[in-house]
Amino acid sequence: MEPTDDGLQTLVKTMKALANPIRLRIIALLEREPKHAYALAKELGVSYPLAHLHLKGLKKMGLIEEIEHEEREGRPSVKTYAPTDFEIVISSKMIHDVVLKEEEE
Amino acid sequence: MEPTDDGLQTLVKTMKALANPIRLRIIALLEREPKHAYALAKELGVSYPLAHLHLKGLKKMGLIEEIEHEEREGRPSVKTYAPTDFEIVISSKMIHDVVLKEEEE
DNA sequence: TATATATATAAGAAATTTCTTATATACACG
DNA sequence: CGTGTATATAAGAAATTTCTTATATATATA
Repeated sequence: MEPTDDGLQTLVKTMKALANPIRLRIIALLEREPKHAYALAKELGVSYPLAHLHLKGLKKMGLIEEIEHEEREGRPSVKTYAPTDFEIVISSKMIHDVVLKEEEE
Repeated sequence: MEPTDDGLQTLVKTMKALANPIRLRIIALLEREPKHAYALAKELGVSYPLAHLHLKGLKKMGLIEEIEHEEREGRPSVKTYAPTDFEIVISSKMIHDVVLKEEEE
């Protein structure tokens, strides 16, 4: 009953998630130091809703995640993001395996 | 005088070139066996102009190339394509290096 | 209480990408 | 000479992605 999560679709979605300069800059900044959406938007020089949109897209594909942060008393509950520990190795062989494996079922 | 080919832009373009199911299927099929545009279009079940368009995009980013083929007398001069020997390793560390290295110049 | 920080989302505009259709050329085969 | 193979490209339509603006909520601070 799973929504036929084939490798081709997932790979395309992952590539799409990464095919944007703002998204790459988000990952780069979070790699330097985890931070929350509002601070990120200011650093990037983009509106908060746009930053939020891109963060949602990255999170959906598992490229970033919300991490625990020091819940200091009194302070508002902010969501701190950090990149996940992904490593995607793309080669024609890998694409071949991902794309054509399915047809053998 | 080069058109400021920064790493961020190149990485985005490469991701965009790969963020499409037809392009991934093209690479997969060419990995199995190099072939020309017309044959590829038929195998993929798409129009020739569309296949040609995607081939152009992949070639532009150096993901596929025209290879030598047996120039048999009398036969028309066809262009045979094959994937190049690329290997792209994407991690948050790599993105950080590519995106934030430029700012230190 | 106004301003700054912080989150979330929807609606629509703007920009880009993807795809179709049409056009043009050329060779080989029946 | 029409059909199939083969290439190339342009124009415009269709679809998708990206971005802005607006709305709503909540806390802290000056």
